[in-house]
Amino acid sequence: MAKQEASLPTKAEKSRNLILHSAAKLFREQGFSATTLRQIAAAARIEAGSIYYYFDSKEAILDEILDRGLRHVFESVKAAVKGAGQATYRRRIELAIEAHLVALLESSDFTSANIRIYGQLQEHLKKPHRPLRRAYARYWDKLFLDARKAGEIRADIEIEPLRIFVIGALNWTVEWFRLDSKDDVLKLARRTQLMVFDGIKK
Amino acid sequence: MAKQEASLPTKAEKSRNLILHSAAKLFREQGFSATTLRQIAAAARIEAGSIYYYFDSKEAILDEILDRGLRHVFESVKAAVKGAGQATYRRRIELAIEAHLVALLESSDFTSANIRIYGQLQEHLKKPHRPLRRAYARYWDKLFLDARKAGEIRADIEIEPLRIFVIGALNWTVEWFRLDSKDDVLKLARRTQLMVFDGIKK
Amino acid sequence: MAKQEASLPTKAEKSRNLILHSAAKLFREQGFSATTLRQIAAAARIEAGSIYYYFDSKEAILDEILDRGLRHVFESVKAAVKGAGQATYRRRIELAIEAHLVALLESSDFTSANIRIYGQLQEHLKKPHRPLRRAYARYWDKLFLDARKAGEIRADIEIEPLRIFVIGALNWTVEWFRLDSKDDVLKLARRTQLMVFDGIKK
Amino acid sequence: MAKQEASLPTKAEKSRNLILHSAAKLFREQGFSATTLRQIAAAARIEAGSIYYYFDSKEAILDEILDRGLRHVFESVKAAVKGAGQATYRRRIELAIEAHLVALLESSDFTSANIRIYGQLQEHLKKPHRPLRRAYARYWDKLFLDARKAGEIRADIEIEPLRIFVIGALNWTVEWFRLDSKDDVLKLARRTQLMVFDGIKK
DNA sequence: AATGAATGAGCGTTCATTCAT
DNA sequence: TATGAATGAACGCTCATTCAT
Repeated sequence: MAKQEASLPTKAEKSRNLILHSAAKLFREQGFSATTLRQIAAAARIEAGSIYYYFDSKEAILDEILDRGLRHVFESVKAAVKGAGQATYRRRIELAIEAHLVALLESSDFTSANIRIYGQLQEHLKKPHRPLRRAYARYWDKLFLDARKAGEIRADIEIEPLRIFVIGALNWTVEWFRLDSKDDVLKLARRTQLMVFDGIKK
Repeated sequence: MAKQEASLPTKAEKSRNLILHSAAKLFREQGFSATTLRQIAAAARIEAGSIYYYFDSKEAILDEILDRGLRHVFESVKAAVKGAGQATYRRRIELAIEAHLVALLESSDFTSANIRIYGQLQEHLKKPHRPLRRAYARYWDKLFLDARKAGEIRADIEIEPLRIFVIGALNWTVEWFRLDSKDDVLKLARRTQLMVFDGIKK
Repeated sequence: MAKQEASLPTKAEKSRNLILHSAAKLFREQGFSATTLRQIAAAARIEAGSIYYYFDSKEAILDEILDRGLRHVFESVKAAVKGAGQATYRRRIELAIEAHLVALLESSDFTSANIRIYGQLQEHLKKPHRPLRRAYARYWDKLFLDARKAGEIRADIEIEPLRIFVIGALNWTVEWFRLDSKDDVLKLARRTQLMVFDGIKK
Repeated sequence: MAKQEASLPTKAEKSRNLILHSAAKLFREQGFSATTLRQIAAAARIEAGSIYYYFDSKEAILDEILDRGLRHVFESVKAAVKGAGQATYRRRIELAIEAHLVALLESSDFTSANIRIYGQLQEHLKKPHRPLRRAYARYWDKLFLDARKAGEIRADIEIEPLRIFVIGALNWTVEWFRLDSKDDVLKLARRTQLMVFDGIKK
């Protein structure tokens, strides 16, 4: 069976992952250019030179983090929506919101690092990740579009600004949210779903 | 007349301001630590060493930018709300949203730089600006609190998460918005006001 | 045997020492602030950046040089006096003079750098070395005091000015003396002992 | 009369002198290269740029300080010796010692700056002052030589090391002496004369 | 007679990167 | 698999110097 083919992580794989996680955490906290390879190495309890055994450059680490981060939210959201089956579109979008927030605030730092630092990177660092970013945006757009067709969301605002509004509100949480328990994130998700759909008015 | 008494900016004041504006733009685009003094100097068409005639350090430039940026939104928002007189609270908050967005996306880069880079700065760089940040947050909280007391906004979500949701949605625009005309910002503001108050549902 | 247990200096130790010796020579010749790290690096045949693999800062290099320099004279003088056993005090002081001069003018540049540059350093650079300097001064004072108690040196001049006179005459040699052979230093020592004890009068 | 021909110092002359005195003090305390023109300017209560109205360069200031400093001791010593008339050579040398010490420790900082920093200057800065330095050395040598011919000082030590010993002991005082009153310098001079001639032995 | 504004070379230092071991 | 030693380009910053006013 498939399961049996996934071998246990070797020591090398563990080191590689440790470097990635350490780097993601530091990138998220300090940004890409303020983080030094020596800080990453220290966090991963190796020497700076050793990083080059696993990665070609600092940018290669970034690349992998950005990729994993985005892939992770994307897959979480897709899985959540898929799990909703034929629920209402509102329900599906609510689940997408929850999944996006959970990916952003729980799991590893890959996603939050991505959200936080992407905007300030140099062109050539962003470029390879644009296709996936666009695909993720289009995925949400489709969700909203279907909901609108079904008459579940307002038609007087175009899809794009609508999506930006929603995702923006979600992403900004990364600037202030400090993880305490799973409940917190779910509670946050619940409140956010409410505000997104019904607004703040009474 | 009063106007005539405001002296013209001296050459030195112009240079100082040019440095600040150049720096704010670069900080906003690239972040603080990725921006070099030589880049700032080039943008201000002077030599890197000359910056030190006006500022003690790179951090001193940052300090002034952060301060001016936040002060600018804060004053804009206060003025807008004050100008609303005894309007409904919804109207007052709508004006605050518009003022915040205009300050963020138009005028100089001071505000947008502030919003964008603050989160990743080292503790000692954030510290001096915390009091003003808190005051701004409390200002919004008061707005929301009054609106709730007047029965204009929902009571099932606490004020703080509510404020974070709204300001988050506003601030995130800085990540993608590219200025074209004043109309754009005002249009954006109008849509945002709608979604914030009434939500995205039909 | 013990000798065999002293491990050979590693490559790193050699580099470190080479940097220290190069720096000491340059500090002695040009002073601390006139000496650049690039000069030190060139003298040690490495790149300027490499110095930071071994030292935290230019001041850290200075610290170690000052410390080694003073420690070296102090130990030389103590050893010389100890070696004199129960000789007369005049003899002991004569040996101390010789040891001080030899340490200053032969061996490495650590001692001479110390003597030459200490006076012009900023307070915070002098501070850590003051205790040892005081201890060295007190060591000489004791020597003179004992000699006076034994009736071997004049009692009409206080100990401190007396010590300053003697050490001053010794230290000043560093301003003009150029090493040729061991004989020179010993000859110089002999003459100095004579002048110190008997004066220049016939 | 001659007196009337010496006009009062103009404002410019005063400024020039103030710069020189400020610089000499700082050079003496910190060394030449550690002293900045801005420090000198601040001490003279002018702007750094203004120094160039009076001097061509930092080196030009140094040059004048070195020259004035040495000239000052030299003339003081000559005057003192001349004033002794046909006294014994011991007396003449004693007066020279006193004059040298007074010039070094009282009056301005020109002489002490000279003594303290000369040794660490670059070749091209020392060069112009070498002739006068040599002349001063020869003046002392003549004093000692005459004294020896008259049988007043020992013949078993050559003149040069003897002069270096004496001048060294005098010059070193600049490293530790802090001026309080004229008495102090004269008291110091008297003790030094004693030690130089009769030595420290009982 | 003096300054305010600016320069540019060079400083101490950092850091991603290399490579022999 | 990992490191210790070293590099070199570039960083933030300083400073003697210039020059129009």
